[in-house]
Amino acid sequence: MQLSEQELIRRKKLEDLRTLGVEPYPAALYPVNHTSKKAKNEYEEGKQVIIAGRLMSARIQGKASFAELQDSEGRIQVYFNRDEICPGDDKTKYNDIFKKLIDLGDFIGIEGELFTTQVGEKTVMVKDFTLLSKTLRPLPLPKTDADGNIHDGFTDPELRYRMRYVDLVVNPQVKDVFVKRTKLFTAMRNFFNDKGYFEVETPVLQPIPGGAAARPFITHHNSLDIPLYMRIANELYLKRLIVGGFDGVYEFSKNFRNEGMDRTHNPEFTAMEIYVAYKDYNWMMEFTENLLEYCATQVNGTTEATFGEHKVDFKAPYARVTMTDAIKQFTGFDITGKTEDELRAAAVEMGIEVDDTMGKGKLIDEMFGEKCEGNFIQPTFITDYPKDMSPLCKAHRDNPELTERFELMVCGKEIANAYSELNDPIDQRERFEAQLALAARGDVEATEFIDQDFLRALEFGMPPTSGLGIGMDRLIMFLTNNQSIQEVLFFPQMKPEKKQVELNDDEKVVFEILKKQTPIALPTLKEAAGLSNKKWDKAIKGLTAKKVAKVEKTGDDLIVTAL
RNA sequence: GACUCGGUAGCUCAGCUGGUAGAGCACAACACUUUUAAUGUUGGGGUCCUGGGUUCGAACCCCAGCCGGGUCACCA
Repeated sequence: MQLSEQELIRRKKLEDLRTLGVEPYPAALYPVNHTSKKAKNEYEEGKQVIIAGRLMSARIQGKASFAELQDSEGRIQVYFNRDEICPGDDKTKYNDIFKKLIDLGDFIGIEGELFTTQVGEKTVMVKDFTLLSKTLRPLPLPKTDADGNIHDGFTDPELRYRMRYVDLVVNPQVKDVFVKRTKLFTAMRNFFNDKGYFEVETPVLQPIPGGAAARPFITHHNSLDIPLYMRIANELYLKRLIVGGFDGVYEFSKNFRNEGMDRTHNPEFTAMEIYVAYKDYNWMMEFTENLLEYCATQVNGTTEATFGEHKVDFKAPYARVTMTDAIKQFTGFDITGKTEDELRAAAVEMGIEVDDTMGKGKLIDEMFGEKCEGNFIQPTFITDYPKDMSPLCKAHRDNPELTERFELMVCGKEIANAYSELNDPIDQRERFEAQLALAARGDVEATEFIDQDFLRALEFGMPPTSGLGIGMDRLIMFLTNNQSIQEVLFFPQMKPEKKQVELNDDEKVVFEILKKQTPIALPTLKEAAGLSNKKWDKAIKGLTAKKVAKVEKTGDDLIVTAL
């Protein structure tokens, strides 16, 4: 491994510390009794405190130094005075250990007493300090000046996401986002638990991926020798639990979808789904607006939130607009009672791309998505979706073409989706079959599996139920004013970092040829390389061992492929 | 997937018309006992993303690739 100059220096300091009898990674606990925040909030002149954290800045002025210690709750200034730390003749601990061998980023423990400096900063006068863990890599060190400007920020998104641990250390505002994320989950959980609803867990590995239309990840179970799918939704399992007699069940569900990645889509994401028996979607709308008002207040202390250029207010109640009215409002077209052909013609007139795989529901959905969706900035319930795009939703009590469904739109984006759940098992079977027909017609979004066990469960009877799903990542984006999902996930999915592989000279020769033409027949490659038999054999075996090339037998031919 | 912008020191970035690779922070050395983006002096540090090509000469121009950002498409 190639080490930078600074890394070599820090490794050398490890040795020097051990020579002086200082263990850089001590085993014993350190008896911390204050955090930086507690020391400042419960400040008393002369109070003895024991704190620990990373040393994040140092202003050395000869025999005295000011430094900043950062712990989980922030930073506090610490004052190192040579004669306080080294009351006797031996000044090694200050002169050598502190000034030379401790680096920015190191974890140290400090015993000292509180005082206030001449410039009014609450500070810990260090009486003794202990190295708790040495850091071998230099941290990026953003600095904030008197005007609040950040210099030398650690801002490159790639580095920040790949090394989130560093991001969290040096960018306090990043930590705040994740604190809020956890507050949101806690708030939602409390809201549900207070009402007596029951948090459950359902399978992530599913034999049939149901409850949504999305491409799943496929895996394989060895001893059962069957394919299993990572869940794309947990809806069908939660409804089975309503069949089983729970009045209300919810789950924070990590879902996995094998689709494109961008700033609003990560392959794994978190949804919250809740199902409540004996309710309908009207009840659920009221429940949802109360829930979000509560959550926004718990997270931000206010119902108002800023998202980009928009100010939104999560205070209940929210506007309710039917999909028909929304389309009428923004396009002037009334979808009521129209045939598929009439809808298609209207869509074309609106400048929407259509094709023959689109059914009525899809056409209406496109009209809404293209012309209406973006206009709903304040939280708005869009209700009564077309039947053939909602296969798990009960038909509307007043209009059999529609369903009792709503989505909650905020800043033109969907953050929640809810139904009066379909509990007629015969209707449900027909809807699944209609989806199969759509899939056969070429609609890649239509569900192509029928979950027979779910239908069997419904045949045992499910009470009237309303269900709600909330995209937790989207919601926290709104509550923390982040435009990108990567900012609200600790570890967003990234392409793996390419590891540098060391090749010897013969291997390089072969690999260069292989890169220009891959795959290539093995004899051709061997001839082109011009190596002796022995060298050739070593080189090609070296390349396959380092997993930069592979050799495959196709019939009688050996084929070499660069990886 | 398309378009577009970027990849230079540990971090943030500059680098002119193709002509010996730069700054600030960080690091090392010295000075400095109430500073706070501490300060002053001195010094070290580079696979200019990778591989080809053009050229007397490439961080810079051309081609291919890798990684990332943004926009769009896709994604109930």
